[in-house]
Amino acid sequence: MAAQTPENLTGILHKRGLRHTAQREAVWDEIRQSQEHRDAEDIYLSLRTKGIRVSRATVYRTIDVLVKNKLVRKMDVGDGRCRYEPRLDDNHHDHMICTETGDIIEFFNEELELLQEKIARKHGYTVVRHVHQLFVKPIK
Amino acid sequence: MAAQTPENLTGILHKRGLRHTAQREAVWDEIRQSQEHRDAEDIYLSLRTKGIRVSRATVYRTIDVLVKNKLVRKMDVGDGRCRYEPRLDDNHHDHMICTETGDIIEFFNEELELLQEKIARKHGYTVVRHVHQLFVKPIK
DNA sequence: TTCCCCATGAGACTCATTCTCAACTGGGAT
DNA sequence: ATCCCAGTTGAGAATGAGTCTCATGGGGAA
Repeated sequence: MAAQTPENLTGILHKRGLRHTAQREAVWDEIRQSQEHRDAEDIYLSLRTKGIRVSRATVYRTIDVLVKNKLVRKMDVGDGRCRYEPRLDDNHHDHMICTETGDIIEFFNEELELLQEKIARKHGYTVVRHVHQLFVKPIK
Repeated sequence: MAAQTPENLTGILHKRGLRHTAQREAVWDEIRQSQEHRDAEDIYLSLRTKGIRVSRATVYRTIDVLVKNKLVRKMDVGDGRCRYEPRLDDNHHDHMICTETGDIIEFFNEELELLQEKIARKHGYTVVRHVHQLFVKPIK
């Protein structure tokens, strides 16, 4: 799949019968420009700091739209705040969270993916989605 | 490791300089007797229904103690409520959650465990703990 | 340009979990 | 057995991420 461009946002919104608004564009731009794994409050404050008038509710609502349309990936780290990252090239990966620094490292392993499906099938299921997080610490 | 017996609770509490109270015993009994993956409110209500006087706060506080001492495993399913299960024989496993029925199936795969450590090491880390949940649906 | 809805903002609300603090009580010391 | 006090508890307030309400605003098709 090609990289998501601004046109994609407009196109996707249109396809879904949703309106293209300045706020939606701003939220998507904000998430897209930073490759970090950020929480909603962080995104909201960053927009406000830049002088963009947008409400917290709209940030949450827009993120929902983006997640539902696969422009953004939502991840629950288990600390009470979900993080979001752009799905620029839609390449699936999981995360490794450093317990000492909080750093989030992405990883992908084909063998792991196949193994999960194999395990699910053994129980009569097929994997719809999965959450896989490794909480790690540096060696030495 | 041997199965956790009531004596273990008393012993662990003592070792940690914590008091053995009727409430802690009751919460641990409640979790231990049901092999389900239950949330705090469920455990609280079950105790109250049985006529045991215990507060919600104490249920949460006791679960914390049990989790910290590895008598109970805490799992965040991502729906806003954490689930708890007894670690009777301390055999590690992950979970498969059926997206249609909400059923939670336990699974363990040695290969998967090794693969995770291998991946972490490739990045200069070692796995401290991990969260691995497969959201699945029945085949056909 | 008009007009119909969808979208937005501000703040109230939800709900799981944590915190506060006065009253209570294990359990070691005496 | 009794004392004594630091650890515990209960009740309810507080927290905080995320959701909902509803009056107002503004895309965009015709």
